[in-house]
Amino acid sequence: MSADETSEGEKKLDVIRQVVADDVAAGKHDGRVQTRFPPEPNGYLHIGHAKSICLNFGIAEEFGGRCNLRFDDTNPTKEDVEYVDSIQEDVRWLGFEWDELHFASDYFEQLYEWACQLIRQGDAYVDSQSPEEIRAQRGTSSQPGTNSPDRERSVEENLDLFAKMRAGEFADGEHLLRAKIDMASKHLILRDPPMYRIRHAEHHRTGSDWCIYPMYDFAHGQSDSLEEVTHSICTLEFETHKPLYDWFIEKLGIFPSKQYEFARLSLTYTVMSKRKLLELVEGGQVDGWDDPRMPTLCGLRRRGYTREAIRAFCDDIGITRYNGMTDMVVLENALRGDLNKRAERRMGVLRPLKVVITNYPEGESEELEAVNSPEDESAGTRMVPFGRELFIEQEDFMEDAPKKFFRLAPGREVRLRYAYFITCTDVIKNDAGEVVELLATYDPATKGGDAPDGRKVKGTLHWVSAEHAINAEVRLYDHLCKVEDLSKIPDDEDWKSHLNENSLETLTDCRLEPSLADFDAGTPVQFERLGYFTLDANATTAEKPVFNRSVTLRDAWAKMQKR
RNA sequence: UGCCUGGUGGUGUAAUUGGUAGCACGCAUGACUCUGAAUCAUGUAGUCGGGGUUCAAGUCCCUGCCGGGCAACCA
Repeated sequence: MSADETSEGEKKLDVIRQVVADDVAAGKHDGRVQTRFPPEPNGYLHIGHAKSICLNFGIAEEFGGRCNLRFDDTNPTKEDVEYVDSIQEDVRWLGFEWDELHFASDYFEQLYEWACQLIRQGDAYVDSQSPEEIRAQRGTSSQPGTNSPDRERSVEENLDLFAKMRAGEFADGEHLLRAKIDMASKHLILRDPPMYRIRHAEHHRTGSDWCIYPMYDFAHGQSDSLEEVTHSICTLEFETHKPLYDWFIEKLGIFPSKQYEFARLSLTYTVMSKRKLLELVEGGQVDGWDDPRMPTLCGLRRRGYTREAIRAFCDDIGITRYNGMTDMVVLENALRGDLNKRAERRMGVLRPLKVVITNYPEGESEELEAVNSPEDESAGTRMVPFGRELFIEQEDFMEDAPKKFFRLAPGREVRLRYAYFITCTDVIKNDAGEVVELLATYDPATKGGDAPDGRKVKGTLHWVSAEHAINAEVRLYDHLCKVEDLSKIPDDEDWKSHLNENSLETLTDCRLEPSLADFDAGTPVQFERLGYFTLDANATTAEKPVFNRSVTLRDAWAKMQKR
């Protein structure tokens, strides 16, 4: 039973779903539920958007409603088709399909007419002051603003000016259409907020059709209303916009969409703001939006995250109005949970250490049977080649091993998984005193991994046959940032100085069992004892496969060592 | 010093709307184990403070404290 279920298995309702359920029960909008996911196409979607996607599409599903995908494309200077394409791909990848696809830019004509309506009603006016003058008149949180000298322009003059703004007769910034509300309002947002600005810029969809563009506040709620969105769900920082959201809808007399807010996702050790992510991409600190260290959906996908894991994670963290910080391990555990059930097991050695089995006949080899998944018998078994020369993991050997070290050490016996028990007899070092090779003997009677005499070993190691192994590159990842909470970094400090310079470790001399040679990108695999991996289709070449480690396995030994 | 909003174990959350503070993750211990994984069992720790109403307060009232957001011609 999960935390958000009752003993009857019924879903507990979060703050937003509770409102929806109440509205449906009360017969509001005849019980109709319409939501929307409204990204601005100015960047790639990240795990925080996944939370919103799961919420909006999830609610529609659960309440028999509909959910649209709408691009909030009202700022042409920041937006691009590259982003609208990737956003659609990512939403679909998560497993959701929108009922209708819309663009705020499709509403530009309607929005323009509505702006004219407000002018005619005396609820909007053209301000011809400079941005600086307007800012100076806004007042502060404790002091009221002052009225613009243009505030009492006649309807005719406003209409004329606004038409000329549209017609392109003015330069950027020369005029501004503002809502006429109250310069003394306690809600700063209501101090005659801007509705339309002049921007002679090429829009990725409308081209040069427009040189005036509506502001968020005069586009978002109106778009919601046009789509008859019943529940307009957004994050908490839009809370202060709600009075304005309602004001426009009321003045226009259009469909009464309502806004509800929830807390955005913050994850430890990473960045979530599109601005900062863009900075990393442009600054070359990462390989692109889909760098496996990025919290973007494409990055997580390339890292090996599954949609199931991401959706389970979103389910897990819940929806509240509390701005918390979610530990990255919650995300990682969601992945482990999903992959443990589905990923087949293979053996691969990341940092090879050669072992020669001195009593194994030279020039010979054999095949041993290994199970593909302990969690799923139907996954069957495969044959793994074994020979006289093997590779094991460097960290699985210790010359002066403490008692708690269950792995290989001089004189100690361990099991090679699915193969034989071996005992280390000699250690070969180079001039620098580093261990470069191990000599060992094997017990033929333990073939398959069990001793007929019932003798036990504490450790079981993964291994590959030197002769048969394939070479591979493996990339290991760590947190993007060294600090847990990036928002705690003072503004005068460069947040990028807190980036983890060791977030990527590339291992170029890894040896994998031969069955990994033609592995599908997108199919998760567990390298036993090391973690879950996925083939990186972008980086893999004909000569050399490249695997990304998605996440490590839980590691009690590593924890013990830390103490 | 304005407005909006929030505060439940370390973290994320739940509490039938006033009635036994529960779940998950983490952590610890143990069982099992051919992955120091998985699984299972046990344990760990919490209602921001102070008043008040009440038979009964995480929940209602007052007050204090702390946090987040808002003063872009961004979204």
